[in-house]
Amino acid sequence: MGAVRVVSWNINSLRARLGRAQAFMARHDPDVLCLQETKVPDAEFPQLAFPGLHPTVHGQKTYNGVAILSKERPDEVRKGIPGDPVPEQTRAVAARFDDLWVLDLYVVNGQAPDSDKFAIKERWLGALRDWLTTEFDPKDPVLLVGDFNITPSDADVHDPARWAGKIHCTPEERGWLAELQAWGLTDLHKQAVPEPEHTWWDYRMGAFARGWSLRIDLALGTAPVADRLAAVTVDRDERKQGEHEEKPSDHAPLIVDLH
DNA sequence: ATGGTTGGTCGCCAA
Repeated sequence: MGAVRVVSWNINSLRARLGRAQAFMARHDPDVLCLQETKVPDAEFPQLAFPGLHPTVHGQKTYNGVAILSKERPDEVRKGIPGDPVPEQTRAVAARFDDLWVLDLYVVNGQAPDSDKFAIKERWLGALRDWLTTEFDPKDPVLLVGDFNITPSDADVHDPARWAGKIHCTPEERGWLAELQAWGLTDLHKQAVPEPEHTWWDYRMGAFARGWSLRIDLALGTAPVADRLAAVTVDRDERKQGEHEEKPSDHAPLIVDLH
């Protein structure tokens, strides 16, 4: 397989942002578009809006939902992860293109460190790690992209003091991510640039204009993927109000280019 | 920066 562009974008409702998604495709022409928080059941997926693209969807009403839109038809597909503590939540879909596995993930948010959802976040990431360990090999090309809802380090937080101990920024979450990476995954954005751009801005308090940002959307790759890495960029314009259309998602797309 | 914006739906529900 030659050069591949894979994009990860938490779109926060595909139906609310169909026009943006189409404009994004025209602008960036990704080979593989991984969406999170599509919030649409599979039977209602608007595949007619993406002519010529193959939809690999795993969605539900109202919450969650992931989808992979690809120029090539996948050779193999997986929906959900084994041992998922919340299997009713559609948070993972994977597709293999030749020898490259692309895992599109919407990690449990976790809400707050003292909430039940925080414990579920740990268990969900544990199930993901077990899945990698049992069904994949770090010697093969495996690319994980998505909304991880974890900042890998304080460099990924606009104001580390203000976020200390808060959801997305706790030592526990960073430890779970490190355990995942210990299987054999490189943070491709960090490999590509010394100071990776952030990807998420809260809708509230004018956070985008004030630069209150986090890097929680990640691309992690095994060594064969890291060896093929050409570039990782963030389409920050996509987060701007009125830059393309009104009503941006609160996440900007992460663009991963492989040789 | 500890309030309040957004989407889908009518759950104050999740983010």
